[in-house]
Amino acid sequence: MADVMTGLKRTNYCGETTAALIGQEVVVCGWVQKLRDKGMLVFIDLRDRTGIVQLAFDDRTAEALRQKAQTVRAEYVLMAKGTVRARESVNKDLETGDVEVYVSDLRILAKAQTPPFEITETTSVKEELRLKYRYLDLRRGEMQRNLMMRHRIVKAARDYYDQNGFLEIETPCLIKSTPEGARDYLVPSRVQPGKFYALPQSPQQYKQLLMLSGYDRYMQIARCFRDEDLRADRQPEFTQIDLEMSFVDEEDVMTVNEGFIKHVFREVLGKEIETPFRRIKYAEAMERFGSDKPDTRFGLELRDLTDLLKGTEFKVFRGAIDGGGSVRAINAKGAAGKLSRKEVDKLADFVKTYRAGGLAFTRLTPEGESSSYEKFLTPDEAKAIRERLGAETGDVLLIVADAKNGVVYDSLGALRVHLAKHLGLIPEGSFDFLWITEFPLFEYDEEEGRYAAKHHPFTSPMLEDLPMMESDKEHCRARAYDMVLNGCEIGGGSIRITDPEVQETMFRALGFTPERARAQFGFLIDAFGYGAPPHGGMAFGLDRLVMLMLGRESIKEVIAFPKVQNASELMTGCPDAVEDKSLRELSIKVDLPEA
RNA sequence: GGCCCGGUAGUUCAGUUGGUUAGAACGCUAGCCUGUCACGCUAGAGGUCGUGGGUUCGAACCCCAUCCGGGUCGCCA
Repeated sequence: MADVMTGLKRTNYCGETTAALIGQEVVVCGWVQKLRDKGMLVFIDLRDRTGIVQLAFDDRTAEALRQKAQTVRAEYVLMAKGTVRARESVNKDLETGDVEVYVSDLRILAKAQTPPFEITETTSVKEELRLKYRYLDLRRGEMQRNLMMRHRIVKAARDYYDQNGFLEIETPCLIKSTPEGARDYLVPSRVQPGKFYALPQSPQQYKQLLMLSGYDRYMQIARCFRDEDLRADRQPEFTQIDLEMSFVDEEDVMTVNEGFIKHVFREVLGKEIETPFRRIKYAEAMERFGSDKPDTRFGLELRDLTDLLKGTEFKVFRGAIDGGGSVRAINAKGAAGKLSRKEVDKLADFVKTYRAGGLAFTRLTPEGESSSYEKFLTPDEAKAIRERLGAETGDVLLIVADAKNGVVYDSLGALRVHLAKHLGLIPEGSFDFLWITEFPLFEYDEEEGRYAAKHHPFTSPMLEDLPMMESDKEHCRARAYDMVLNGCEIGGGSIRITDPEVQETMFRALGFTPERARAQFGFLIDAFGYGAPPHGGMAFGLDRLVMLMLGRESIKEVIAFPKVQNASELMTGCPDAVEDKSLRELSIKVDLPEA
């Protein structure tokens, strides 16, 4: 039978038990981090979310009490009353290392089994095991600090937007399914058999309606759901800092949100962030970095070689150019020493994962030159390429050619980041923000064989591109913007369509019949007929922002109970089968394909 | 759906021509220890080598299948 707390009340957190309290009687609570039993001397490190304090027992401690102290084990839950006193020998590695609590009353509130892994500050335990016993993993100081930091970031967001006139308004989680975009999670209705809600991919339509309703500035810490495959920076349920503003243009939205970043970095990390952020147009970002979320902390920019090779007879380049694509290159400056022939072959395998056919290279080592393609070019062509790339001894030239520009951009864009990591070009601890603007309004969907909205169907086209909405979808640009930090998209948004005619054109351009548009978005179309203020907004990926602010590489490290790659949660084992009774109530019959 | 990587003691790992009884560190258990704090000392327990099948005189090791986890491409309005 465990002890009870009767007669004792916690007076201080462990980590707050410092020299200022010497001579005072305190009551502390927490988990046993470590027992050091020296016989006549017993020390217990007691841990709570604020830190660790040492409990001490010695030869003047009542024998029964000292013996009780000797029975504790790791992770027992204790409550201890005692006097704070200076230590005989100081532990400089501990915040509370110059004091200890000399215990007069010890309560063992709960015993604990030996945990499957040690509860240590940092850990090398497999993620699988950590997640199965997440409640133990979350005891570690590292995880506790991550989640406490997340709390402070959310609080800073609420404070900042509140100070700037935003209202936090909740929107529903059971909503109408939308066919565009990511797969929805569906929720069956019991009272309406055969009908389903969807969980929101974002509060998009509701927040726009709030603008119509005159709330002017809205924000929400919103849980969002997307039934797509996971990544290190993607979970099926995640949190957005979502906001929308009325009577604004792009500049207004960007300025307010640069202000938020400035605020949150100052409040939480004590770091000053320079604003305004650099703005790079989408087309320029693709051209220079091969990515719409470029990491601009290092160089290795792409160069277009297509114009130099107009007349080439080299089949690989010829085919790319004739197919409407391009030939582009990165000069890995001075990297010849770090990129052996073998390494370059590995890079070729790397770009193949991005559907590139291969990687043409020239290595210019001090010992000699080797090239996979120059022998197929005229001397003039080879020379022109070297000049364009500013090639010098020590460089490695890496070239991708493909009939699809998307393949060239994707593979070189990824190669650029890969190289920078490999060559150690990325400065640690720097935060490099920028905006990407003027995104394409449409994106060609190969599978569906049609153009789809790159952002969403309520994104406004740029004014000067309005006439191109149906005639030149490829080049029609949107009033959309993404905020990028260190090569990671941390937020994005747009100015929305408020003109019903433009919205109609948009649906038509996306291949919606008027009937289908009405069936799907009728409420929205109707709403916009009743006086819609110009509005726009954006949403931050909170998990990603917290991850980057903490310098972590997976959002699982900043989410209390994350899911794993197959979208299950290892601790509870969900998703799981349900009882037939539940299915019957929902009029659902599960028909699994034969295994 | 594709590709790459991993699964050996509670944990992290080592384990090569396939060969005796599968090791180390930490943790755990018991005992000792009056200033420890990565405590120390002594003794000890602990293994379906992810699972199933195959090859072989013999498999942690080779082959096939499968499960679990990580990364990634596709996918992510």
